Amino acid sequence: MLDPQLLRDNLAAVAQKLADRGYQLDVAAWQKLEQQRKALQVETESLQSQRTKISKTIGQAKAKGEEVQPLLDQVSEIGEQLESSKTALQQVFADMEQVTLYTPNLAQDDVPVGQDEADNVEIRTWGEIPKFDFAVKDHVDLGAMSGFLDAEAAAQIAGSRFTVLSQDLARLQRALTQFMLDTHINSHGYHEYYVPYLVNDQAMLGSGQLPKFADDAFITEDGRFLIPTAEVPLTNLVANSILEVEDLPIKMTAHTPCFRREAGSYGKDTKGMIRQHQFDKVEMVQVVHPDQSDQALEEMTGHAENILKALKLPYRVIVLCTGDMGFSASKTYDIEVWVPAQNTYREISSCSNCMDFQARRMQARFRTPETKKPQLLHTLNGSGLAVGRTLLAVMENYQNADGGIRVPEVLQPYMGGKKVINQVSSL
RNA sequence: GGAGAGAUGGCAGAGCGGUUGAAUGCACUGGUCUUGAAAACCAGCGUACGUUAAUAGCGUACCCAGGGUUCGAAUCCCUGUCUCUCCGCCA
Repeated sequence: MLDPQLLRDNLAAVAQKLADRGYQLDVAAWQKLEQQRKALQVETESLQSQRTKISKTIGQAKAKGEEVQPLLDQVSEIGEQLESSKTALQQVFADMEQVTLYTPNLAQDDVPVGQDEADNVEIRTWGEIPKFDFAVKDHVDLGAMSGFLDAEAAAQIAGSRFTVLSQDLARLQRALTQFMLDTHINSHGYHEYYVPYLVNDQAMLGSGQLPKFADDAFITEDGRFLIPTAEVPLTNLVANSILEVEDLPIKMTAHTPCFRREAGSYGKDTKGMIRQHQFDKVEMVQVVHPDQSDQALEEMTGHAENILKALKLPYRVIVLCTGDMGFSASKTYDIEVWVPAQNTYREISSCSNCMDFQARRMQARFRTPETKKPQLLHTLNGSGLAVGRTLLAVMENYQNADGGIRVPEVLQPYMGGKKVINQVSSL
């Protein structure tokens, strides 16, 4: 949610920034609502003030045993006016809320202006793109050779966009997860969390998934949502709270499955593990002092990169242009890993600074030592990393000519010392 | 799932439907006293919104949430959420 004060004072500038990211704010309609709000609020509050005053004199008059009927007549007239004024005001507030809840965050000034992913800007690359002296296979074929990755079995029990992993590949995915968590805990200063995989609508609203993107999430019969990312439960841990400045920064990590409808992505990435309804992710969330969020974004992006560096997977970092950023983000770095079979980089992490956008929705604040007043925090989130996509990147980048997959050195301790996953099926 | 109890300011804890934004204690902040500290005493101490040049005044709202009754609700009624206790079930 944007700062209402900003909308009031700098409407034209806000509308321009929103237009940069492809969102058209109806300026005239908003101005009209704002005018109505002002008139109705002043009227309502003054009527309320009058009513309270008279009601108090009624109490006093009664106590003295005086006649109160004239006062009752007077107040009932005010009551009627108040009722209609109040109703009208509530409607205006509701209309305004509809606008603000559906309006995305403003991009930071250094975010490149652009329409879509074609306008994203590469910041840096890391690692050598591997050269193979044989025809590379994609992870689906590699998985099929071993029998440890089975899309058909998954389709039978769940449908498309699900995967069944078994034996060494299931273990390799677990190894990746453990390695990521351990790195964030031991080297990057995060605390590990275990969180609910189902959340209520309030949490989804707080982090910005609702109301606009309700179709992207799975909803349960009792009105809860399967988390599309651990960002939702983790970030909402600070909802409706006033923290002390000593508590900052808060750095949280959690491994959870993520559930996404992938509505509107028909025909995209239908093969393999790139785009699934269910995938595992290790998430990083930071809650920081507003002065620190820019720096925190750089650090958090580095934390995600460190995982790829340790796995020796080539990647590049891009900054998303205004048109390609997510709803709640003010600036986003995507990390893309090299996928040999596609001969391109694919997104494996997305790190965003949401500034006070989520904090305002969640009422997440801290007490400033200077003024002792509550002030909105800044929130950031980043994947560190998407486990399923990391698994397929390892499979493809570490493949041998015979279909075997070398286990990255840092994962070997998590694999019982195993160095190669062979294609021998024993299912 | 069944039965009961509860939800008030940072914490604890009062509160007959009427000058209650809310007693009292603790904590916290400032001051007096003191060589210093403690103690004691004095004062202050919620949040949001509106109005405004204003972080000054003034106004409004907020005692879990949402409705309702009333001239007037922290106080009465309804619904929901959550917590606790007991029973049942259970990884």
